[in-house]
Amino acid sequence: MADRSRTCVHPQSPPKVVRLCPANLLPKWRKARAPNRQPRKPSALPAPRYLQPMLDLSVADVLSRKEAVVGQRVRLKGWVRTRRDSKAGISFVLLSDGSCFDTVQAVAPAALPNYTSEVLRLTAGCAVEIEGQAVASQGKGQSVEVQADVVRVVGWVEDPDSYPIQPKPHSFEYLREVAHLRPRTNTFGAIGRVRHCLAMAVHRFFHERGFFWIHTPIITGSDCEGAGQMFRVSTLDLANMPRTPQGTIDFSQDFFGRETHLTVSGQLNVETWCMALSKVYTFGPTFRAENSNTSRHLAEFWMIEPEIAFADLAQDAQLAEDLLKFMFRALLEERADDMRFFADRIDKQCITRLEHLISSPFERMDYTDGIRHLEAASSKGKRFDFPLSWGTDLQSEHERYLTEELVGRPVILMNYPKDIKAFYMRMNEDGRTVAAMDILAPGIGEIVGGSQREERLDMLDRRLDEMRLDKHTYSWYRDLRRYGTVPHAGFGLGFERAIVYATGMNNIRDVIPFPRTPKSCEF
RNA sequence: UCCCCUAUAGCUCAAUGGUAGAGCGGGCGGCUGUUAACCGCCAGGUUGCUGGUUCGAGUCCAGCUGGGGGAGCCA
Repeated sequence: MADRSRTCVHPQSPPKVVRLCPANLLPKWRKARAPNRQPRKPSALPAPRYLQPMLDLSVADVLSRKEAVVGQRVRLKGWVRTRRDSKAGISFVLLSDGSCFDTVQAVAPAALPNYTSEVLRLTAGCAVEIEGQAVASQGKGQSVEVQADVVRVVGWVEDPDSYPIQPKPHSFEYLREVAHLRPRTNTFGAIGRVRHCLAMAVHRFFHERGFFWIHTPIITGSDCEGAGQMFRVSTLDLANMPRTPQGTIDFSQDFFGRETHLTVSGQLNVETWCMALSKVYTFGPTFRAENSNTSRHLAEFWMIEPEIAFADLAQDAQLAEDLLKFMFRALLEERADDMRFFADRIDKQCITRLEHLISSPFERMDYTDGIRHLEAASSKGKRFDFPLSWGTDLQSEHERYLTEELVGRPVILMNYPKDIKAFYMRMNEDGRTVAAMDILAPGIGEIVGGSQREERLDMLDRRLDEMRLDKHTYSWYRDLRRYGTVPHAGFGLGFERAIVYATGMNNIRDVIPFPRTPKSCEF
């Protein structure tokens, strides 16, 4: 015994280093001590020094290592989800610390000194530390529970009646209005862990394949990165703007001495590093000031943009397919608990959809063939609101037909007409299409957009002229074609759209911690 | 930005132009190794904002603001 009392267990140590103690010890000293205890303020409850080492564990630790934990004294810290009382003299407290989807049930006996004064007043959201013995549960619904001998209230909920997160289903629209508290719900806890899992999978995928993560700038000096409105970055006094003699705003007096914006894409910058490190990617926030009010758009979102040298469109498409499969495989393996929840409560198909995606090759289809399929469907009676013709961009209804009805899973659409795509995309032999690809996903639409880049300076210049873009603005981009140019390709993957696809959540504002959308930036 | 819908208790929703209701959550009590527990009682409201029609507006009309669905832009 004395030996054990000196066994100091570091909070982060794995439980296997701790020796087991006979389970029948616990009730004895608990009964012996409880009657003599005077009720105290909870936060002042001392940590009892028992004969057994204390394990500081997360809920995930307890639930994932049941056998190793049963019989141990443990200390858990977290927030109360629910409390149920039994007049048999015990209360059941469900504790969550966010380390996994499930909660641990703590059984608090009436003999606790602060039972009536505090335990019976616990409500959803209270922060507590619970110490006790992990035991095999007598009840249904959990295999391990904690027989608490200390319940210490760390933080009360000041007005349980109006606490915004009640133990009941809430609408996502409502939870968006309390975005600072919604991580405490089942759904958003799961979203947070899924986000992390997928982000780590992205980095692992590229790292294992010899890619380098390039930190492309957030602030950009070129306002021509791509289509779309940009957010201005300025330290000028809005109420008193400096003017040039011509009357325009004098950006030479601004912080950077020129007009600057938040980036809408890291692509042009990462291409420069691709031309030296061969395989690179960016993964960071991007900003679009478009007035887009849909369930698929955010003003601030995260994008993954790989760029590969000595590569063509086919290799680019294969990379995108491999990345998506890697991410979703990791998700199913590492966050089975959260995905089970999404399948139960959000989207019954989400797990089988991912399993199907992982196990079958993506459909590849030329834009021209896509148009043919759509025309064939139309002639068979399929109704489209918008007309079809080669050379126009596909409407949402067209994309939806291809990916949802015709193919039933993601489809890679390739080789688009040049006039509907960006200047940097490589001209094909036919002179009328470019080596572009979009991956369309059911329920999402475009999840990936990419292309082989135009590496031939004369062709690039011709495109710049056609689109009436200023060559000076792109001088450094053109330099890449002057000095050791090589064929290269890349794509952009919308991180939140990937999460929407994986979880079946139907609004992109609910898969990012703090959504920024037009007229909405409260938190 | 355009079209359609919508705003009532802490939350989810009821209420023919005529006294503001329920369920859940909260408080109190009962019962129970409970599992979205169950039973009883109690508290809880400037019906989003501004104006209008009417004897009378939660309800009808106009404007504004927020939210949702769809479209465009895109990832």
